[in-house]
Amino acid sequence: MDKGDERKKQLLQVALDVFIEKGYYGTSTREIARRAGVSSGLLFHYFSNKESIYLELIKIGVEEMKIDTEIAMKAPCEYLFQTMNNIFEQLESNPSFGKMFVFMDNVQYTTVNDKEIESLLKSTDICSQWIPVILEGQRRGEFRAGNSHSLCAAILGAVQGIAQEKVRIPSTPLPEIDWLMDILRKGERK
Amino acid sequence: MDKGDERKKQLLQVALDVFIEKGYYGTSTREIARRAGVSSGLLFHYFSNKESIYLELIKIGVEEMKIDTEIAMKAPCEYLFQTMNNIFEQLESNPSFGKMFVFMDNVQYTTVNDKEIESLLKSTDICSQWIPVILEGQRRGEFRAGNSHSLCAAILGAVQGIAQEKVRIPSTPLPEIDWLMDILRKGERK
DNA sequence: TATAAAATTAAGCACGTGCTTAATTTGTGG
DNA sequence: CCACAAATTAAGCACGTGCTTAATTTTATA
Repeated sequence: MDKGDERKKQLLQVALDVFIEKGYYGTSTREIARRAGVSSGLLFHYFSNKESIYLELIKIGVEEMKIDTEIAMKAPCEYLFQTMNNIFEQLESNPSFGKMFVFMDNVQYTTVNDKEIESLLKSTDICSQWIPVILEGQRRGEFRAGNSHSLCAAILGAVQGIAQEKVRIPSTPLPEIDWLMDILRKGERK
Repeated sequence: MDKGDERKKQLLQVALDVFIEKGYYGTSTREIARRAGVSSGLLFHYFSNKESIYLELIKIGVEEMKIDTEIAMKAPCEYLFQTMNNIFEQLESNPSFGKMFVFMDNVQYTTVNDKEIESLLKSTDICSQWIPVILEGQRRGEFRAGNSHSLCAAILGAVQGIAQEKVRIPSTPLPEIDWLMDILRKGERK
């Protein structure tokens, strides 16, 4: 990898940190540059403007959060289990994954006046990705009945809450996934 | 109530909206003033600076989120049930409660360089308020065992997730509380 | 080693910000 | 109706911001 790509990657990493810490508006391009140990001019050599930095991070995040609906619909409960398992494993082993995870949640609730960002946000809305899967799971009787929308919000909220704690205090132990899955299952406990 | 108090209350209401929408740094005092239909000079007549507006909102929020630990410790499971019930009722009937609820969550994850705000944030940390209650509940066997910290994060995260959806899309129906409580209970299902 | 390209910096412009200040309007009791 | 206080505004200062531009350093290659 050439020097330019490496620098760009580093700048994105630093930007992610600052965005999480201070939000979009609270983050100044000067601070990103300062923390990365470069001039702010260099930052604008690699990115055309502040929004485009944000946008690139969101794109990376969208890619990481995307679920395979086709597979998911075939075995909703199993897929959710696998996904949670995967998220928790990454939270434990890869700190920058946790940061991205929290970032993507914050992003959902921040207004940035940019058409492209706005439309990306819609495609990122994890909740609306999962709702059809939950619905299918309910139809099959794998999940307990009830409003799928708020059911979904509760599940994702729980995962988010856990991730946020993990990012704030990395030593926080993660809960048993079986426990989390029990929340959702219709079936009896052993 | 005299005219001044009413204006101040109105300004706080507007400020809450903008803070939720754009975060602390993204919010300009000019915008708060503009949305309230007054000059920015007036805003600074009622509040000494931007931080103090934020601070007053946090203080109101802290008061609303505070739990009565003494009572809670006497009947952890029952108290959690009552609290959730109360939160859900308010989410349904009082839109500004939902806003405040979401605001208080956002606040936790935003860095504002102010000693007073920082210490208030610690006292607001809903998670650390609930942990001893959860622990006591586990000791009594009312709640299922496991790490109380992440258990707590999951519960509060779920409630947050639901509240956020409710604020974003007010028509979202709320889930059954019994269902949420089932997540936590150690006991058997009927 | 000479030269073109890539990486990087320093300086600065236009603008929006938080906040102040002095002046003006509005409201109220005697 | 007047005087005084409270409510409100308009103008503006100092500063941090996003971003540009021209110049300089570093790197790679022939």
